Amino acid sequence: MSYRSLPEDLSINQLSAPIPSAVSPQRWHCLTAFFSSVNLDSTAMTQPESSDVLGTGRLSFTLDAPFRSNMYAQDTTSQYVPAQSTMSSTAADFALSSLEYGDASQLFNDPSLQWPSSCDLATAQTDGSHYQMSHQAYACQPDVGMSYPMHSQNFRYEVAPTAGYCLQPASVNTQGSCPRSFSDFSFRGHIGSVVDAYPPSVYQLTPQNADQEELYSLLAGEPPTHLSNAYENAPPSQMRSDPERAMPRRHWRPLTEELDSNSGIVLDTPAPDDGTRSESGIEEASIDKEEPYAQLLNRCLREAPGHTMILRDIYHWFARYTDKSHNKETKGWQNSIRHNLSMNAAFQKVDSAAGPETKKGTSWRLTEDAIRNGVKSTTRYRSKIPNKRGGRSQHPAPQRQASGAKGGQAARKAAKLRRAERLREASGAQTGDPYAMPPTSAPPPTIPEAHPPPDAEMSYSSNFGYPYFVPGASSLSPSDAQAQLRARYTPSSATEWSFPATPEHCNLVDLVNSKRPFNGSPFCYNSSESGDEPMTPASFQDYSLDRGPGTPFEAVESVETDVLQ
DNA sequence: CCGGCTAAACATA
DNA sequence: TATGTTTAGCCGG
Ligand SMILES: [Mg+2]
Repeated sequence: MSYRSLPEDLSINQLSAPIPSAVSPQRWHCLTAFFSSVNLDSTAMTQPESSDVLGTGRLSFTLDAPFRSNMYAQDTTSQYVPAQSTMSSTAADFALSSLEYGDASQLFNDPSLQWPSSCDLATAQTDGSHYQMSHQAYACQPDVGMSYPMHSQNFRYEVAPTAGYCLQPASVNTQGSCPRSFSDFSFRGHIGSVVDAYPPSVYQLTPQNADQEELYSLLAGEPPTHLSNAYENAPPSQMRSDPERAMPRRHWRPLTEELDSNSGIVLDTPAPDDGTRSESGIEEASIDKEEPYAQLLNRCLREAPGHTMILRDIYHWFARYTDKSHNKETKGWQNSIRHNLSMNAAFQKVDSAAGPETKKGTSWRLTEDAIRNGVKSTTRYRSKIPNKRGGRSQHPAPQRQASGAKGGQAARKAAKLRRAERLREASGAQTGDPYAMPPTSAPPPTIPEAHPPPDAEMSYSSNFGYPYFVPGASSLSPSDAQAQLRARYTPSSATEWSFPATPEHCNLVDLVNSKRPFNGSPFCYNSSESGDEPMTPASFQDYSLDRGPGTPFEAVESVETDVLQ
């Protein structure tokens, strides 16, 4: 937690940190740095293409929410080998000045633009000691229904036992559609200390699942908040991305509970988060009830281009932004997702032939009514046949009883969390509506299935390129966006600038939803449009009715480790 | 009764 | 096998 903070008026041309002796040798290490502004002179070496926003000129990134950079390296026998770097921020926080080419103001005010990316140094350019790599950003405008990649290739990484970690500007970048040289580079920011870490692969999805998975892994973000040294045998359950990082405003759970509880050593955290900054008011916002499947699906599809997603992407979204998939061993949560998609009228299947989407398989889309009025409870579509519910059949199949008991337990747990959250909100202030849609916490730039494969990206993406820029596509005026940002995140005083400790503070905005304000609760109870009333096929009575109900199956109450004590 | 969750049976491609 | 559809069960309010 020892962070050296730089005065706001001090500019340096690199961020570096020594390798402390405290870190474990022969292990993976991570350095986290934040920077709040970047200034450089860019000189285009060729004529920029129309898609190249950045040509020749002074480039100034001024971030209200600092850019986070994580660099992973491994201490091998005698030398450090940098392996990966991740960056994250919200490009809506960028402010540019003096660019020669393109309409940068619109570009960087794209509210959907996010910059959580990682890159592998194995493929980075290197001269033996310096590694230069490319970070990608993804912007996705739901109204356009398209995602486009952008690249930043301006950083060089060096790590050596003597020199420590160093992040510095690259003097030249020959990749991309417009080679450029850079000069007069300066950072302003903070740098952490080198700490032990899991290998970066831990924070990615399993590599054997290529394409789509790979894209999602690019969104894997920050270093762990708590780590143990026993990472070599990290269970597969640790291979998923962490909801706390992914959906920071909604979940507040330890990252690796199992490891933390089992194996002793908890390392210093890259983020100076000791819960002492409670007065920031941000922490309350970072806790959220865990919503039912239907609401999460609503949220998921709502932010997707065309409010449409394929099942696999929905799975990914849930795995990344919810904790419904906490039992990773089973596929029960996927079953539940399919169940809700199928049974809830708010979600409709759209065949690939009809839509312009053309991608693989069928997609799921939010109903227009659902877009406007929210979704109804899935259980509302249950069979209304009396006696179907209510009474237990006399000889419930043991399987049924078991699943029922388990379902009941899970429901109880979820309800408990929701209730707790409701109380927390009530004590705070405002919103009597427990189902009120949060003003949006910038989730996930949901990667549309239309997203091109990595190979294809290179063909049309460029450094700060913007292949499919549609002027005025955003109904939110950039000035408004900036105004909101500045108003919300007024930088504190120069020297005592408290920088974000957790990634959620980098993802501060969600202008996507403010564009399309959602009024009312996610569930629409007022209802009885009656159009989407359930049409469950009548089923036959299979159990005899003349006897009393059987005894309920006692819940086994096996593993009930409640973390949230 | 209702909202919520899970498992499973079936059906389909 | 992956995806959909439907039913049945338990839990809490
Ligand atoms: Mg449906």
